[in-house]
Amino acid sequence: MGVTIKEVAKAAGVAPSTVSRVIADNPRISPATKKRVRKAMKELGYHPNVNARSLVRSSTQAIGVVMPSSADKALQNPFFPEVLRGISTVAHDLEYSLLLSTGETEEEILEGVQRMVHGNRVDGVILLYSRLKDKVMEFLHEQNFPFVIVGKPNENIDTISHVDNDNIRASKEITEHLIGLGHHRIGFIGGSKDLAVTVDRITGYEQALNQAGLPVKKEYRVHTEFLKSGGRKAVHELFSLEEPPTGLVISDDLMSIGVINMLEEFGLYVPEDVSIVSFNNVYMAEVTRPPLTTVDINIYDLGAQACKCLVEKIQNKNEPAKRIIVPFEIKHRMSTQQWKRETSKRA
Amino acid sequence: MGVTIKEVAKAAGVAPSTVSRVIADNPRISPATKKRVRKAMKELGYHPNVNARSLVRSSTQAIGVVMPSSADKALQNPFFPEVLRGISTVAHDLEYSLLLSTGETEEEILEGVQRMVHGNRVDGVILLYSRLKDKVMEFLHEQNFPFVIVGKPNENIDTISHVDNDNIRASKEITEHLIGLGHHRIGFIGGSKDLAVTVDRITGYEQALNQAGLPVKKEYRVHTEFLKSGGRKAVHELFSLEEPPTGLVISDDLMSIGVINMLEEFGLYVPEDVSIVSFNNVYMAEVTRPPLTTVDINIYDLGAQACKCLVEKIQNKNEPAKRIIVPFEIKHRMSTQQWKRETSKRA
DNA sequence: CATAGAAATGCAAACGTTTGCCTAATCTAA
DNA sequence: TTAGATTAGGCAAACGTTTGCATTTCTATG
Repeated sequence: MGVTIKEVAKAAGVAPSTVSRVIADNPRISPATKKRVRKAMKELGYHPNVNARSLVRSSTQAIGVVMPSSADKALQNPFFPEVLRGISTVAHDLEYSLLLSTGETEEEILEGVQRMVHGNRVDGVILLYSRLKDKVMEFLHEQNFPFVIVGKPNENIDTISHVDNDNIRASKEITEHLIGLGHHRIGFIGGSKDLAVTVDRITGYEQALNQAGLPVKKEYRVHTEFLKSGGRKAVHELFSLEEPPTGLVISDDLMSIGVINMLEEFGLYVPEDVSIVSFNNVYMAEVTRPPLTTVDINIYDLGAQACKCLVEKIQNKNEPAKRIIVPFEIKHRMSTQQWKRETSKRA
Repeated sequence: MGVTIKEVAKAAGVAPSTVSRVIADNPRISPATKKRVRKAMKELGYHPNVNARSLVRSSTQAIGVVMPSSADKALQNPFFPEVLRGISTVAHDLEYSLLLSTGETEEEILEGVQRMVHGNRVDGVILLYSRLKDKVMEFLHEQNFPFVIVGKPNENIDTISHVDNDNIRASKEITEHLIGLGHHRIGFIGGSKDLAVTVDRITGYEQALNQAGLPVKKEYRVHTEFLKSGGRKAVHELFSLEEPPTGLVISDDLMSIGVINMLEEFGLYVPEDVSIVSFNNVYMAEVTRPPLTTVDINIYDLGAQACKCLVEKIQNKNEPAKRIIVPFEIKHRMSTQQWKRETSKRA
């Protein structure tokens, strides 16, 4: 159906190979010929067939992006569009296409990735999550297929390229912020402990506590999937303690929003009754009531760096595994305040 | 690098063509041979090369998904992951891959789509937005390339397949809900008038007003991009009117959240002072304070139907253009209440 | 003027499939 | 028994590129 290289060749009075070299801007072709061929291409409306090219080069110009299970509400976290934006921008610059892969179950996701990899559909893969004992990661690793993780691999950390924040330090600093405001009873609410990001943030949180000589209480730590009911229950328990926390480190802005609402149900207000800080600086964080003090992890850069790193790996098989740390920045807004033992302003 | 069909053929003692036919489960091959070939495939770890296949079949098994400009914060609307989930599910079932395309600018997006189409990367395209005079749509249409729009095309409505809600009716019904609660001064807040969805929802809103004999006031209608400052200004103006609205129809749940917060800044509470209803039933709508009364437009189905429809079109070039209307459902929650002329409970 | 290089271009194989057509073997029915 | 039909499978061309190597055409040098 489309115009082929042969037709262009005929029209320009050259051999197909010459046309091919013109496309590649090969210096062995004289400027005059190039001009002539380019003209013919334009006139005929020629566009190279990527499949043919992929076949002989055995490289598509595409990279696969693997999202977590689409059944997971987490997918609706603005984190994903934002990281995708980062990936997409550099992919576009480097003339790579993006193949998306999701599935309802882990099995489906694996299938999708295998189709991508075995079918030669992509040259490399970006993993947008990192779970403990993840089949997809194992598959990619043992196939020795180029891939990079956004986040932190739970194993083989030195041989798997990944781009991440220094979550330990970020968590430590944001916790210290709370401590600096006079809070002594600080809780932590986070997602699944299977996620590397969760454990790092716990680590930082505990480091800050320890360093300030504050006790690390197990009952101050809550892991919830942020399913509505589960979250409510957890928050309820937390604030039914004899000495409930006055500050909360929360692993995700969206969770914060949920927590704020639950607290309000219990008659507790942010920041008057409890100060909260969280992570990601999702765009909503600025718009909530109150606006959230949160650590901006530079989601866009996470994506951009991952893509750049992957392409380097693709183009040079010997590129060593890298660990790229993108800087974070604490955004101070209205969800925290100095701790003074007094009753709620609104209550 | 990979195992090829020839190696499998040799191993099974048949011709490559036979292997190919086994893959296609062609009835001309005897069960015995099939078994033998399949065994060889498994043993050698054979996976067909999609590029080679695409080349001869001149059909990839891939569909392109075009998102709106990634610069647009709208991309962070949970609408997109959800519609993607719908698409992805049926794509997976039908063994299609998803090629994603975004860009910062409209120009970039168009480029991406052209690369997809001209390079034979995809068999069809799903457009996740529909803007007036959209270049991408025009391109696809004049190329006569299979595509479907999620939403409603502004032109050529009878020749472009699309899947949409009956937004007029939905908007009418939700407005009637407000009217039924005794509200007489009802405003409308929506996005760009270039979007088909916005004009439909306005239409329904005005129909309800007219039918109830209520005046349609121009100053009750606000179009805002929901950029923080712009939105604030608009809301401020709306409620500085001599007779400010007591009810609001808002075109998107996320906007509602913004509006609620702005109102609160002005000392107005939802639903005590003003009732609001909106659209989409994004998962956050249930978690906000108050939970939103909103029309559930079945985003998942929108995506699923679009994908199904596209594949039908791909597999049968003569398939006529379709218009698929997915049903909506009003979710009654806490953001509205009976209108009684009294002051805010909280104020 | 002959000729060695260099520069520019062409030839043809290769990439891994699919598929129209052909052939050999087997079967069916008269 | 045999002609014709049916079945099972093979052959080779085709899809649209890229690329190593061969060939032609210059240019400049001795």
